[in-house]
Amino acid sequence: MSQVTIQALAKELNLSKSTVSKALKDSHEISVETKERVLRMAKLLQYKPNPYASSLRRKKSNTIAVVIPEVADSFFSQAIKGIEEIAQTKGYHVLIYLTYENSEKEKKILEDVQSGRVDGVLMSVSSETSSTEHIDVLHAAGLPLIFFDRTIQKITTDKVRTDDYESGYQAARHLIERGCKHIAFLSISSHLDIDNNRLNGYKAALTDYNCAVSEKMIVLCTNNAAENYDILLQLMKKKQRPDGAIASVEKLITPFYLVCRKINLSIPADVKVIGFSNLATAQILQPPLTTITQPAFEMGKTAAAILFKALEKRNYSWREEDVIIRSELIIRDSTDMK
Amino acid sequence: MSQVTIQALAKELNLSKSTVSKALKDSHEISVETKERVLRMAKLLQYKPNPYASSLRRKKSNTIAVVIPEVADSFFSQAIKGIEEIAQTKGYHVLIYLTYENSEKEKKILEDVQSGRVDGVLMSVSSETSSTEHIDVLHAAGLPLIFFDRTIQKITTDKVRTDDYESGYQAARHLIERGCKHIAFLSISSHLDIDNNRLNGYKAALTDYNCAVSEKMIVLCTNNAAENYDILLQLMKKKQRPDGAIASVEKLITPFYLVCRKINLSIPADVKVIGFSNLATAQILQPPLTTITQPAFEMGKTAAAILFKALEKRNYSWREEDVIIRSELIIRDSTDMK
DNA sequence: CTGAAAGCGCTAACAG
DNA sequence: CTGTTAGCGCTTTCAG
Repeated sequence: MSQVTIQALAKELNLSKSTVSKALKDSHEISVETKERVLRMAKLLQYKPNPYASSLRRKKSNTIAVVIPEVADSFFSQAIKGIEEIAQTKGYHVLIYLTYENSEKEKKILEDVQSGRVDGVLMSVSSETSSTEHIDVLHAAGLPLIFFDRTIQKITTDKVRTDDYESGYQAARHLIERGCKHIAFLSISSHLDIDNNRLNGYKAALTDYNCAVSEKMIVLCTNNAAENYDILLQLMKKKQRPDGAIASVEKLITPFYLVCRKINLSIPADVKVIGFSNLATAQILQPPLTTITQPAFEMGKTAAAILFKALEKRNYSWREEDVIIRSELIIRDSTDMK
Repeated sequence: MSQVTIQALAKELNLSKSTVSKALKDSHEISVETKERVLRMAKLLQYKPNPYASSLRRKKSNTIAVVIPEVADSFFSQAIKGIEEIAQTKGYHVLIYLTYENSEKEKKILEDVQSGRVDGVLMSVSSETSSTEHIDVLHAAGLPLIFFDRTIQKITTDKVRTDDYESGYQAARHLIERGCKHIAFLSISSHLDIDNNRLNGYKAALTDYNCAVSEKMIVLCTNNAAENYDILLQLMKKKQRPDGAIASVEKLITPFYLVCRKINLSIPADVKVIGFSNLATAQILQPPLTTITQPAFEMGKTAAAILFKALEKRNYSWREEDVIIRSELIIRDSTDMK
């Protein structure tokens, strides 16, 4: 707790605290020598302005909230890095909130955040979130809110996302070109636009290339690792098992590989697979994984940049930007011909 | 920004703000029916107490800082999860600061954090940090500080770490038992106690099992991915190349695998490798990686728990705890015989 | 049981 | 160029 207040500093200098305050802010209405005196003394006494007193007065916290489903995922880790990096240069502080894919938690967090604790919010919605009213409320409160990655289309806000539809299309087309006939789409949520967009891209590619779209090939997974393993095991043990698969989310990759190993399916000979993933280890997997790699770091950075731009403006109005940063298909052995 | 203040709420209820304040805190000196009225109206008006006004008055922020070198690493991701989870249950807020392994940044962050912004700090020191004075200062300021994972032995603080010496010993012994004669130790820092402890464990095992300890086998890597690749490539191209390796840090694993592939060294036939790592993908690598797996989530949780316990006490005194949570050797194919 | 008043540390009019 | 004053929204004595 900082003991030395601006009052103490002023007293030491025989100045008023307002003069000291202005001097510390390098105000033009203070003489150069006074500024120097103040700065020197501030350093000497190790004066640290109390941020909350300042926030209270200025009605500005210089803090943002990052609300995400989880952190043990390389996408969000990299996104956080992008956000934190730019926040640091702008002198902002970053509060992290995890929703654990739970809509109730998300709601609570968003309520709390309206207290004035933060100047703005960066968010990637939880997979369980279907209703949007808790977001509308925050929105109505006038708090700048930027969605990144997992956006909600129908809410009017700035968004930073990737080309999910095209990526889904590209992934499916790649598998078709590599000879797959029955391509499974492994999804994590039927609510998330991001998943639906990828799914729609996948369906469009199948249709364009005269492959039947079968509901049986669209597999909804959960947030539970053990359950996912079972779901994938059931899928791959079927007679009519897929010969290609698209994992729409990173955490399905490990169970998918394990299931294939368990039942002696060879990747890519028996089944080819593409993962939406930012894993550094994709290239050293057995076999190396073909990925749709998202620009996670850039997305975090861009979302933060848009937020800070908004915060610097006087009257912020919604939905100024809908930025799309392209993902990249990186072909590796998991989709090799035979 | 919350528009409805406690004043407005009081006016609406024809009560004084002090009564309302007490009622909201469920004070015993307020009648039950008044409490109910207040609570109902608070809900109706969507009253959100301004946290900074409260913090200013109470000199307590209900916020902690987590200061770590990076986040795109599965150890820290999981640790954050552990921290956040318990913070959420305790009603605390979590500020994230990344040092990028840079001692200067770390210093700046710790200075800022003394402003009263947080009630305590959880920290894992940067690999560049050798001097400790910036930590002493924070320490002297009386701000509770808990180290986790990357601790500094000589600083008196609560610590949560893993059994690094034993892990290093165990890793080396395992490689010796699997027939390795020339075991490299891939380190990231010569300052970090954590690295030195692992290194010392490694050395002790070599000595105990009559293997020569050679300085040439102790390889100092950097924080730059490209550089690390080159360093490892040079190492493995030598005539006297190692037939076993211990990666003391997760990020060296991918370059190590890539180098081996590049120069056609087979893992484990030509060289066996163990990684200190929490990677979910360890089991599906080519080949599956033998790991020393740290209890990252538990370490984060424990560190946070100790901090909160400290915050609840009146007069906190240092170095009450030095908790060691054991890591686990998980044997996989990368250290197979032949 | 309720209210009046003071003040946390800072900033921003407004005077001088 | 410097100082006085008021107040951000809340909590906490201390009276009533």
